[in-house]
Amino acid sequence: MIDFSRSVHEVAPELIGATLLVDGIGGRVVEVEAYDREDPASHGYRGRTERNSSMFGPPGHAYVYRSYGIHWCLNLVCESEGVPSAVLVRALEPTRGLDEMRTRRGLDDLRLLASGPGRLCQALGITREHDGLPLDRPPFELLARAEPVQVHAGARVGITRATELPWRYAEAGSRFLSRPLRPA
DNA sequence: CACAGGATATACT
DNA sequence: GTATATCCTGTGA
Repeated sequence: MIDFSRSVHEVAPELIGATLLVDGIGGRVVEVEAYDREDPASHGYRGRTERNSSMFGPPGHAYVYRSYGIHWCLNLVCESEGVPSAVLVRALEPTRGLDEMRTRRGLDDLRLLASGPGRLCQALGITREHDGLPLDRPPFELLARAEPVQVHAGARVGITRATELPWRYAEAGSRFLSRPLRPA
């Protein structure tokens, strides 16, 4: 099991290659982004609100929020020395429950099943129901990677502030990334 | 490539 | 109260 009681900057690169399942459906994590407490692009930057309250809860839990009024996005909560932070899970390489994911997404193309935070949540059936749930108990299942992977860092996607921070981590050469990795 | 879709939060008047 | 921005995706040019 991955220890979330550490700095998000230690945890985030470690998640690349880990296996994330919800009700047995999911795959290998190939892309994440780190958001820490001092980060203007983080929901936690301006303090606790109703929406982001699970970000301020215990580490090792999920923080699910609604993005652009339409999509769900899944974050994994970290905490080190009382400072909350989170890892946004941006893309999976589907390995388990492919047919279920295809049905939920309404398409066949493996590359489009979970290559993006909103797509990933739709494929895994993640909604507000999962906000605040622990990651080490059903329906969640999170397995640390068994084999080494090459992790690259780059600029984060879809933000306007603090874009120079290289806090996006991705598996080198994966074809399941939501977008190509760009240097910060 | 442009842009609609439309919840939630914050910053203004 | 109104305005603006957002950790995005599908569709149609």
